[in-house]
Amino acid sequence: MAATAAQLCDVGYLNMTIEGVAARAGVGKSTIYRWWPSKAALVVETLKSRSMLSPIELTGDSRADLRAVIASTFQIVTHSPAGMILPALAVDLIRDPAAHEQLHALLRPRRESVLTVIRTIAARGDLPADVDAGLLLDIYSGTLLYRVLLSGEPVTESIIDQLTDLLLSGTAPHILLML
Amino acid sequence: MAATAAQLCDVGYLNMTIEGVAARAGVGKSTIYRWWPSKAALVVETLKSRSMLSPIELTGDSRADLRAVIASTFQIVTHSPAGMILPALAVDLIRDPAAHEQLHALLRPRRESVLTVIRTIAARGDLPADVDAGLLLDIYSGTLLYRVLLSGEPVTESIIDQLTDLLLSGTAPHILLML
Amino acid sequence: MAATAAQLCDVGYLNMTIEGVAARAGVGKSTIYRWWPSKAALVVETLKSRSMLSPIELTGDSRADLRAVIASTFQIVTHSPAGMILPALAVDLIRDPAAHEQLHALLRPRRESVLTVIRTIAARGDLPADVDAGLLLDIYSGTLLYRVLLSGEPVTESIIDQLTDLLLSGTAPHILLML
Amino acid sequence: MAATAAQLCDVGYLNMTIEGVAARAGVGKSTIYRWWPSKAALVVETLKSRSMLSPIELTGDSRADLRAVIASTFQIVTHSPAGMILPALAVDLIRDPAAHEQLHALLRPRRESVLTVIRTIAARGDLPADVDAGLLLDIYSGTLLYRVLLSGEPVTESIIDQLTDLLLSGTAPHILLML
DNA sequence: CACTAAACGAGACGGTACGTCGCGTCTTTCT
DNA sequence: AGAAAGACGCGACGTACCGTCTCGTTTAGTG
Repeated sequence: MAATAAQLCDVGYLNMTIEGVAARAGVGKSTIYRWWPSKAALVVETLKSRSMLSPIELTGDSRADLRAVIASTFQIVTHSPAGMILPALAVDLIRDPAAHEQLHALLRPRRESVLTVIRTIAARGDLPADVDAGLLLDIYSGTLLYRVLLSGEPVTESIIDQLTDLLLSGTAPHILLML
Repeated sequence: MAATAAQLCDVGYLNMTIEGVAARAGVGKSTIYRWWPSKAALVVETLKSRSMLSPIELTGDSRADLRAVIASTFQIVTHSPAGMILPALAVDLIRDPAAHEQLHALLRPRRESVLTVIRTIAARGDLPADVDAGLLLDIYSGTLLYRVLLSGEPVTESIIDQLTDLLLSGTAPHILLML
Repeated sequence: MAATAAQLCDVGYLNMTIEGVAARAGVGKSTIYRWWPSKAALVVETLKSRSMLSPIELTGDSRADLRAVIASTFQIVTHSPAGMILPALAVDLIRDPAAHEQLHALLRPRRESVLTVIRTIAARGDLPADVDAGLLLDIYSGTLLYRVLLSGEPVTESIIDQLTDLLLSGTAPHILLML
Repeated sequence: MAATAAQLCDVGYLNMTIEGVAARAGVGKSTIYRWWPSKAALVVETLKSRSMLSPIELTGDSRADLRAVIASTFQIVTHSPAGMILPALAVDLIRDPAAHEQLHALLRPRRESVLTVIRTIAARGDLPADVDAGLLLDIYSGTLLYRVLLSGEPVTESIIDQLTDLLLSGTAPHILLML
């Protein structure tokens, strides 16, 4: 069931249809409504089940570790369905704080594990001890999201290094010359 | 006409209805369809007409100038209808590159004027001469957007200063103690 | 449902509206479209349900019997809603032989019972044994229909007797002096 | 102009559209509305202009003359566009006596010339002197119309002779054996 | 000959109804 | 009993024409 919901996410969140999911699952609509109050709840639960839980492995090289985290988010935003589904979902839920909270809960595990990585890097002394890990996460994630949605700039992998530099070395974003 | 479309944006982009707009404008549906091919096009044009064109005034104090720019985006994202409409629109258009480009065109004037501010600051020597102004813009805008949509963190004004510090001084985001 | 369709036939077939029927029935439009593919089909079925099934009672007096049949058609054509609806329907269906056939099927029971009356009269010897009952029916029905639709002549009850005479006695239609 | 209206009658009266006529004539809609108050009026006038005015030539053979008249109506009803347009028009106008009258006026010339034929036949003594020519006309016309619209019987040329016999000889309609 | 006024083409306008789609609820049917 | 199937009331979709209404632009006719 949740499986077919995910399947349907290949038509995009906005074009996804509860009737479509039901048909694809060989199931009555009422069965879906019995379990989930809304399309958003169904999608949230579906995403929760097949979460992006590749645990992050630390190498000891702080730059490499942070870069890996950012690169992973880059991949999700630019190349995975979730990169399009999550913002759509968030936008759909803006007016419903309760559902919005559920969405955050869904993202929390991933968020926590990234925060841990950042704090580990800070503990190594490669970031300030009092680093605001949450903000740091928001910065690179938000930048990537904004590039895709609204900036109009092409989104290339070079941004991964630019963000890594900015966050790790405090380097303002220089123009990066492509080779 | 465009006026009433904007009016209807107080029910939100997703709940906005072309029939609703037509009714509110005292106009036939066909009149709307004659001029705009889709809801998205109507909204883009509406936003274009009543654009947020408060020109940015430079003070000579680079920190104050950059902070003002960021604060202005903060206001839009958190307190203006456009803060909710633009992401919804972007999400709606993800699958249509042509329309997406129109959206970027809509945002370009504002973007350009901010880029000019950043380059001015760089010219003053308060940012590196080869600063990537576009990326810098994406960073603070994206961070603010992400906070509202997906982060789950409360969004307070303190983030304005944190972002200003990060971008201007290259300071990694420290935890900011509220007073 | 069919009831309200019939009700709406008091605005006439051409002015009847599926939305109007739906509203009057307190029903969604889709419910109507789920059951009938078109306005014509809906009307045909409605007419079928509330058919003019007053069985014809024979008196033994052939002239009286035939006159009663013609008079009944006269009533329908001149004073019942069906008199206006049926031609409108037939005209609407001219281009669709399948639907046209359905219309004939609707009329068939009435037609058959009239044919039986005519054959009974023939069996009594009051009409030729090899009378073409179908043609006879078409003659008086068609004449009445034509009078109402296209002739421009006033349609009075005197025509009933004229047709009866013509068909029964083989009398060419004389001018009938009104008393 | 009237020409193109007639042209459009090859999509049928019901599917004919004033916008379509205007487009086909290379003319603005307003020009049409300037001259005709309604679709029906336009069609009436169009038909009037290209009327079926083949004058009826008498041969002296009453049977042949009457048969020719009936056969001509048979042709119109079964094989000419007018055969479908006129009933549609009449049905459309049922609720508007004034327009209905215009329709009768349109048909009057043809009607009159047929009435003359009938009266001539009567004058020859081949029909009763006090024959109701109008009714006679209505009978054969109506029968033909009814056959096409509502009877469900196949419409063959044999009916021409049957009607001729009935009206001329007072013969009740016998079953006609096809050879 | 120039001027004016009508009729013109074009097509936007406020509407109405169309037939389709998907919603979220409710009922029936079968296992 | 619980799920599949799917009908239901609803309401927005995007389309097609309606009949009305400006708009310039011909195109005569008249002064």
